[in-house]
Amino acid sequence: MRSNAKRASIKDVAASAGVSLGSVSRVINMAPNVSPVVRERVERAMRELDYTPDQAAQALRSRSSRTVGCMFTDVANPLYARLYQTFETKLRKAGYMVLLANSLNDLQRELEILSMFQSRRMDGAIIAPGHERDPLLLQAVEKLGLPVVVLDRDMDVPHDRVLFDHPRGVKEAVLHLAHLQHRDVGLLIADMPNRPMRRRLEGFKSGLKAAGLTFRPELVVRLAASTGPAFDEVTRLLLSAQPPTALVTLGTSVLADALNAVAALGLKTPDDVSIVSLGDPDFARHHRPSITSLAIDHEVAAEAGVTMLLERMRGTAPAQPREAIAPAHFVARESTGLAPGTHRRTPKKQS
Amino acid sequence: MRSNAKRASIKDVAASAGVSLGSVSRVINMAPNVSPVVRERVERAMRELDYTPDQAAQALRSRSSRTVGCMFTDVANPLYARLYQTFETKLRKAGYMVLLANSLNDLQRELEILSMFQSRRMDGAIIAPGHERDPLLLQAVEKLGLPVVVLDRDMDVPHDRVLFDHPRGVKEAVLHLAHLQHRDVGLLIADMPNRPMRRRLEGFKSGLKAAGLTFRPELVVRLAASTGPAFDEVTRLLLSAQPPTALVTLGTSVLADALNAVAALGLKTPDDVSIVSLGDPDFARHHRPSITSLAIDHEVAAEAGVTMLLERMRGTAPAQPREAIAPAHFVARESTGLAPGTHRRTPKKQS
DNA sequence: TTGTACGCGTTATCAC
DNA sequence: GTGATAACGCGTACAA
Repeated sequence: MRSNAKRASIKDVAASAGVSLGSVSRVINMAPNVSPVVRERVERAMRELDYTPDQAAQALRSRSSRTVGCMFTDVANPLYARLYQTFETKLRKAGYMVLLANSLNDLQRELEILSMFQSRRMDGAIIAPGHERDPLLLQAVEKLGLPVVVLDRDMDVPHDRVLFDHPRGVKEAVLHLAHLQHRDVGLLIADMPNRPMRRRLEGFKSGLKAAGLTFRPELVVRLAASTGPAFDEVTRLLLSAQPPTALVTLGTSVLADALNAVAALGLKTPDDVSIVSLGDPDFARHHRPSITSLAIDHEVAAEAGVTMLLERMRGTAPAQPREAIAPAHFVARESTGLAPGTHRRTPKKQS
Repeated sequence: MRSNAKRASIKDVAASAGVSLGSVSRVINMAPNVSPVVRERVERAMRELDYTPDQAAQALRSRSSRTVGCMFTDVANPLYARLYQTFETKLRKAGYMVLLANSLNDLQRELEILSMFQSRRMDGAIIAPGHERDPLLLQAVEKLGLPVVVLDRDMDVPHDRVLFDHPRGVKEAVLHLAHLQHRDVGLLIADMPNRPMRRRLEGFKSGLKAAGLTFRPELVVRLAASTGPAFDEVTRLLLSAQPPTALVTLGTSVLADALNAVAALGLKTPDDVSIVSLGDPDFARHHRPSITSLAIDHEVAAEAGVTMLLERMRGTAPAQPREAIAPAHFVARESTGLAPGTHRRTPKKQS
């Protein structure tokens, strides 16, 4: 139902309160130099007319929309949904609203979104583009002309960034497995040229190295999509000549596929195959067995991102781009155990 | 990095192209009456100056922000994340951006958000407030003064709505269980006075009735939160004097708790306890056993919602509020089976 | 302390 | 077809 009467403007309020436009404006913007009596009358008039300042006019005049743009590839990703929620809550407290755009990993769409951010006079943006290496995207981000925080992307642009500590996290996971005597560890990631995947692989390799294990490329599976089917791939991996005794895998649906594939082969977790999840989906805690996982600290990530963005928007940040690292917390649960065979052996104590 | 040079305005474009403001505006808005030569010159000037129309000015002048506001209680709810994604994609095609606000089920916040939608000249809104029964909220929604689509809420406001077919869905689930000879069915929902919970209970009762079973109030557990811990409640239920042989439960984390509780008691699904999930989380398909679920058709829901909103925004909708029903698809999987004991009995064929 | 007037970047209504 | 010009609603110097 549309309101029948036209919206009240600042002019109406002024008339109704018997003061000038300027005074009303001063009340709205909480200017110090306004007498209590005028303020009172204006506030009453605003209430009576149910007045709300027109944001478009304010934005035009003050060149600020009090809005932050958020570009993710996909909010359906639980981690990003959580992050968004925290972003929005914190930014709201600071008086901003948030525009959320899902790029669905489509380059054209990402460019459009960035252009929208610009024409809509966003005061700032938080972005995690899919095409972090594309020249067009990089150029668009570079000349965005507004405060930006980049989320877990390796982009050579002069903006603040929040990086998730995949390398250290995955390394820790691999060391955990090595400690449990696993020597052949598989990795299931997505075949996408983005930071999360690159850094996970990096951490994987460095973990192996630190444990004195050799990297076997054939144990790395690169899935077409991070939510894509993985059942066949995992099955193939487990049926290969020298199969892994442990898997480090993307969370949620890939994890589910992996568990399923393991079970379908009549194998048990962790007795036959240990499993570590990258990301800590809801069911990891409750699954039987519960799933050992690596969880990005989204509270820290969101806090750091918003803080940097607010400082930058207020102009209280140093010119130099800054960088924050959000830790990945490794949570050992029941899905990881001693490598098969090793529990029969007596642990070597010396030499 | 902030852009050093000021943004080009329509004035600059006009000057650079050697035409008047009006002509540029006509090109931008694709008015029919503009000569090819002028159009060409304007377009070149726009490209050269990297001109983008100022959305704030457009909004002020045309009284339309080309933006739709979305208010959910929580995007971290996978169903709503999915819905949002579809909303955004479809609305983008129609030239709108979307503002997403999580109310976190906080009344004050919901009121603020609605007020924001108003002052920001949203062209429309899609809302699923937590406080659907609160007079203040209802009043705020009623006098919102813009096209609104209400999502799965029973609110007496003159707006279009999309309702999820919980009653029929849950009824079907109960009938499915009754067909499997279950006579004592438990229900785990949240203790919130909102449509989803009310309608689920309604469907539950009507399912029992249709199956000729008696409703046992003590088998209905109302959890404090829809993501809240349910382990103890489920345990208590299963240890009661006349325990249910089947559970209909909220999805995701409550479902996980339920599975966990069942397993912790040494019971098996579906042999000892059958389970139906309300909502179809990622892991339902892959869990062992896979989980019988009830899934709202989010494609249908989103499509209906956006279509109604667009029509309403374009003014091509009838004055009368409309209503669309999004079906709930029941998917029988492995977590539901014959009630314990019944498989030994020979099914009665006559009389 | 308060009022006035101008301009922010557009769109729309006129004449031409 | 094209070019002036008046709004749109508000912030802000500046004058009072």
